[in-house]
Amino acid sequence: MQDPGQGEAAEAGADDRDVHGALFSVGWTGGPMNPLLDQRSNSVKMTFMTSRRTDALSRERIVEATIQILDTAGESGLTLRAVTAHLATGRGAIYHHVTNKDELLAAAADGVISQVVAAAAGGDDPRGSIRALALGIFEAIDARPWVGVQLSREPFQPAVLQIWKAVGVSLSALGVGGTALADAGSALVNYVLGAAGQHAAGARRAPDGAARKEFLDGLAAEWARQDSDPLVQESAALLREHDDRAQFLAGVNIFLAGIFSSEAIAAVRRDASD
Amino acid sequence: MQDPGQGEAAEAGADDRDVHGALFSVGWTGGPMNPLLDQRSNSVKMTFMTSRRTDALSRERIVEATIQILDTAGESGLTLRAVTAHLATGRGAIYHHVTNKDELLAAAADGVISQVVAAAAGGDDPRGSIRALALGIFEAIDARPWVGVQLSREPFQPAVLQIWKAVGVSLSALGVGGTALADAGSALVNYVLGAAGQHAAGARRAPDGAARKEFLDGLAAEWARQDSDPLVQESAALLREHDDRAQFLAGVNIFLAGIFSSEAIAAVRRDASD
DNA sequence: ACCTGAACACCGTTCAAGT
DNA sequence: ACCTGAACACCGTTCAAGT
Repeated sequence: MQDPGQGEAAEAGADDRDVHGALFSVGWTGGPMNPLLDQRSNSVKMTFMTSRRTDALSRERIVEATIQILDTAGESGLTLRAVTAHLATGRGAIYHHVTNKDELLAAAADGVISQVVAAAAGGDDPRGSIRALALGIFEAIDARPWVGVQLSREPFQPAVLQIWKAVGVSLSALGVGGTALADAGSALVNYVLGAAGQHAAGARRAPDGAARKEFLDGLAAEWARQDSDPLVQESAALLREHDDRAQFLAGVNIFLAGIFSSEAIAAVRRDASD
Repeated sequence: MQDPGQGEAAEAGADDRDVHGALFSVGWTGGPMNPLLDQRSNSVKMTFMTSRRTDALSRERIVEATIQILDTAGESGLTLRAVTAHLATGRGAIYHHVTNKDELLAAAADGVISQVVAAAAGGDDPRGSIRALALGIFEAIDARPWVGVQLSREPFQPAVLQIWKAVGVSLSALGVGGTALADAGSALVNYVLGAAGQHAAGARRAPDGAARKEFLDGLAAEWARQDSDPLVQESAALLREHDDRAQFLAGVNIFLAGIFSSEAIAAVRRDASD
């Protein structure tokens, strides 16, 4: 796959400079769950604002550039060379602000997830909050497949911790606590992250509606051809017309029902005995 | 991280030759769900067995070597150079049997999952089969973290299709069909794959019990330090002593309860009205 | 302190040349 | 047909040298 315009020579021009911050729309919240971003906070202190380049290199600018590159060129397009070209700086400069490429990816995913979590927070309906969070994550991944890949790769990265906490708050508000909360939270988070990874790979392979339709048709045909089992035949037919988003939300509902099933049954028993 | 003995020069000796097939214990089943392995099946036809090297290169031997390397050196240790050194052959030879490295990884994961699926199949208790399958996958990933990473990366690889089918058969035996089956199957498979990816990353980072304990303690302490929210404090305490396997199985049970919760409630209603 | 860019130690994949 | 191994076009990361 050739990728004209991504070469280093093509990026060496200075025309990328004035674009940053205009195209980039992710607002960095930085809260306490975001340890990768809340350093430097007191670096303004007593320093005179001697006229340095207004666009001096910083962790934020590097992460912004990373997200831009991931959005336009995909995960395979994210190279340290692309980042330095985008920022018109030298190779090693990045390593003064970030320890390695993995941290760059984790910080980029955290920036996206911060927004999703913030948007889904609040409200007086914890179940609704959980559904909103899950759907927000799904849609973020649909728009940026690289986020899904990154989320499903590393359990203790900031973005995943944010998701854990948001889920924990909602479940806690629903009266779940202790080990039950850990079990329920783990079930929901693992489901969401699993769907994230799988959907991301699908979205990357067949991004738009037409290509996706064609891809699913081809896959369904191959399934049907490979295995005459009626179950496989039926699954192939379902695959062709299934809606990823609806299926994802159905899964969230299954887990919510499972978490509260014993309660629901107890409630019915109570009603019946009255 | 230095890795003595993995260099090309060190591997150039022929002493790897007679080992293959003795150390390697994964039995290839090859069934119809395994399209990557069931070619060549009629290549024996009329050919005279002219005395070639008894260990001639083949797709199977390449995949065996791949699994051995992944098991001993991890995912980062799997390089085409390591594979060719292991097989004492030239770089390009691999490409006569396999199209690229991704296919190699997919085939290796499929080999491992084939065994797990076969071991969990059968029996007259579909719920038990689902639990056995899920636990088998968990344990395979615990022993070989690279399998978890690979499973959560690509939705339509042979190993994942095998899991889908096994789950579909069990759910179908439980009377779930149509869209409900697709929704339930997707929920369960995504949960298992999500847990797979997360657990794999954890297992890779802290493989044995002692390192794991230390890692979790450190992480819990960091959580507790970063956020004074009582919920986070409690989660940190739970994290320190949580059992990954028990939590994983609790998730499977939540899922099963979720699928049958409406049925269970209906049953209680029926009982109550009798 | 921050930045530069050449250099290092790797990769996956290809392909002319061999048998 | 199958295999070889040099060559190609990349990587992430380091580090002496600059400002």
